Amino acid sequence: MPELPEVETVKAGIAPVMTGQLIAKAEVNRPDLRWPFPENMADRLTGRRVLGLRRRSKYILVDLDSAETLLIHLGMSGRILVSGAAQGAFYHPHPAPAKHDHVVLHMDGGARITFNDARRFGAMDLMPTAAQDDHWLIRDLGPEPLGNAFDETYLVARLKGRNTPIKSALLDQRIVAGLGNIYVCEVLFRAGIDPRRKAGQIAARRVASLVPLIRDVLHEAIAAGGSSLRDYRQSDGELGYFQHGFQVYDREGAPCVTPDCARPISRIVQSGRSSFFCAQCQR
DNA sequence: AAGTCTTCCTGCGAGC
DNA sequence: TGCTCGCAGGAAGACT
Repeated sequence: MPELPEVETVKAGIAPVMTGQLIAKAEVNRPDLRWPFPENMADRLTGRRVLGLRRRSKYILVDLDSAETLLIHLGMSGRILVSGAAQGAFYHPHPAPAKHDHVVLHMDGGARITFNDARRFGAMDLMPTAAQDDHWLIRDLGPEPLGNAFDETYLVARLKGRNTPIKSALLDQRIVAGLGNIYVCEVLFRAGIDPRRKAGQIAARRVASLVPLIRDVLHEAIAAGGSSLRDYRQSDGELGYFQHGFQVYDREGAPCVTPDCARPISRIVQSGRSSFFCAQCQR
């Protein structure tokens, strides 16, 4: 899926065309994505005004004037495209309906918000805005990596005694919410930590060094508009650029970027996910 | 309890 | 050109 930077980019793209606007019609073209849609979802969206949009972890939260919040998760292949509205200097006309356009929100100003998800690992749900923290997909999430609650003290304490590889620990959304496979690989390279190291056996000062590096990588990726791989696009259809900044992700066999290293980047599988790293620079 | 594996889907590129 | 295979940004739930 789009990870935190991609979700943030999508949210930023759709917020200007949704905030304050009425959803004139919600077109729901199938009964489910990963899970069934909430009961009467189309009716509960139609006629509602959008109060604002937020992001929590990899979820986009759309607050409605019905005291309900629409939760959107992009899964691995979910895209949200805006059409019929100006975005920056560009106007994007409505495209022809495409395969896997599962939900289309027709805004009263003429804009359309189209949710397309080939693999259907994404999700949508509605919940009372006041009880959003209790939602089963939200309640167990760890702190936001760009927020104040995520700091060196927290991470050191949270990883203490953990027997799982640091790679798996950073992918655990209960520990820190929003990181995915790409950015964890990049962060561990920057930190010089081998992804196979047991989380609880890394010196505290090295664990602490991860915190600013995580923030740096995410900020850089957000500034670049996210990373475009396979399915992901920004909401205006443009590509993000951070993939050009990958130092290890998807670079198996290519030379390490560290000056005077040039060792081929390794790929291993950890808990079913590819880990890319430099066996020379990461210990 | 904690850690790991399997599974949900479709699409695409590599290799033959 | 057309097949089969492996792999893909997530993460819940079933295992061990």
